[in-house]
Amino acid sequence: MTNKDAARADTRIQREKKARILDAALQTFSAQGFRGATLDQIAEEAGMSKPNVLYYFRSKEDMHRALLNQLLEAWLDPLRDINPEGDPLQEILKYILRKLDMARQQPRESRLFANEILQGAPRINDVLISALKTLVDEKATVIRDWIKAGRIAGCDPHHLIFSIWATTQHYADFDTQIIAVLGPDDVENRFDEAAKFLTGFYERSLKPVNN
Amino acid sequence: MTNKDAARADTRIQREKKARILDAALQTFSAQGFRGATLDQIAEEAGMSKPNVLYYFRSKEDMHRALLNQLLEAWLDPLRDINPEGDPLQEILKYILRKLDMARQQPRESRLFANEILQGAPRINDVLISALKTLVDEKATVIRDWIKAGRIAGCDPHHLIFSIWATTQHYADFDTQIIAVLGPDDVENRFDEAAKFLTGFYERSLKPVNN
DNA sequence: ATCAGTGTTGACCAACTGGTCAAGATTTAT
DNA sequence: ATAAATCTTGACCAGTTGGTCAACACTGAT
Repeated sequence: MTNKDAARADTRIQREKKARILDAALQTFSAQGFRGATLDQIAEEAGMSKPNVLYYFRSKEDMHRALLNQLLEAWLDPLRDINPEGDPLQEILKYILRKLDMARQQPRESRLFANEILQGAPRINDVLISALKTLVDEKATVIRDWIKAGRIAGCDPHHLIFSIWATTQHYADFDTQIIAVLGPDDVENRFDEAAKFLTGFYERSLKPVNN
Repeated sequence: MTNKDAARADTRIQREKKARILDAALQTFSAQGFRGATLDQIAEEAGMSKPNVLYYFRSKEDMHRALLNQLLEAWLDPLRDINPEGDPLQEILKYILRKLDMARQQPRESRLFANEILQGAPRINDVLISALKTLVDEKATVIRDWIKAGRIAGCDPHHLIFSIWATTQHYADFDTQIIAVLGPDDVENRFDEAAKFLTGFYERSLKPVNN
């Protein structure tokens, strides 16, 4: 008996094709921006015809929305996992390294997000001011408590989080510049070097003064 | 007697109109990206007709090139001004605050640059691997010498510079997100708070260990 | 085997886009 | 005043783009 509800489960072909299209769309959007990407490019990248792409996603908008929704989940996870009961410095360093790892493993997602924010976040601003703000405020409180308890050095928790976003995502979003500046000799290790640098840097800066 | 050379100086009207067009183009490119911006938008923003815009700049490409050239100059200046003879910590903090001030005063320029790098720097990659790399390497050597002399804490100079770029430009490029997360109460002071945070942060992290 | 549902695409369309052009309006030097 | 040079724009064009559609091909449950 087939599922007759409105939200019928995807068939095998639907799952495979949708995944292939989203991957192609991610590739294209992250490299060209929403407006810069064309359906022809996405179809080409996905290895199918343009009408076929539009059979699975009603519009270019739809693909973009799907990608952003999918992305936002994964994006907030590491922050969500900061454990108020854990060791402050370890929790923050773990968060940094996890964000850096995402920049290494998922640079396309990072660039997609960067593109969206750069354009003024027209499609996700409501998520930013609701879900993201709530989560950040919650973690900022945790950090503020750690500071009050003298377990890490004092600083504005919000701006601490911003600095972590900035320094980690930078390695995905500005990769072209980093490759250009480091030159062929130092390029390969760049993420390991970044991990080393950021670890030492945040360690020194967050170590409580009276310790 | 009028200048009959090939490179005739611009008339008053030419200077004014070119400036107005470049300002409109900066506004549009930084908000929409190169491909997302249209000549109609730029013309509208500049308050003139599209053919009139194209009378002063041969093509959309031309405007973009002009903006990037103009930008790259100002972009490298603060780094260039780091003084090897100055106090290490003061020089670095001065650099940070100057970059942060540029993010505050010239967010459009920062976003234009970010857009270009995000797309893989197709139009300025050669500048990055030549002029920028040379300058960064030179300043990295200065910083390395400071470290060797025990005047600041040890860390990879290149990644230190990357972190400064990241943390400062973040306040321009990701302003939408920052506004969303901070909420109405803390938005107004965000750049002052950022300055305070970054100063304290880099001070603690760069202070030599044995001092 | 069959056939209803699902998947696929070439051909097409209207809107948009970067850019041209000829014809007029304005400025400038004399 | 006037004519050369500069400036301005409506009308236009060819190429691109997101999206549609009718016709055809495939799949899988019976």
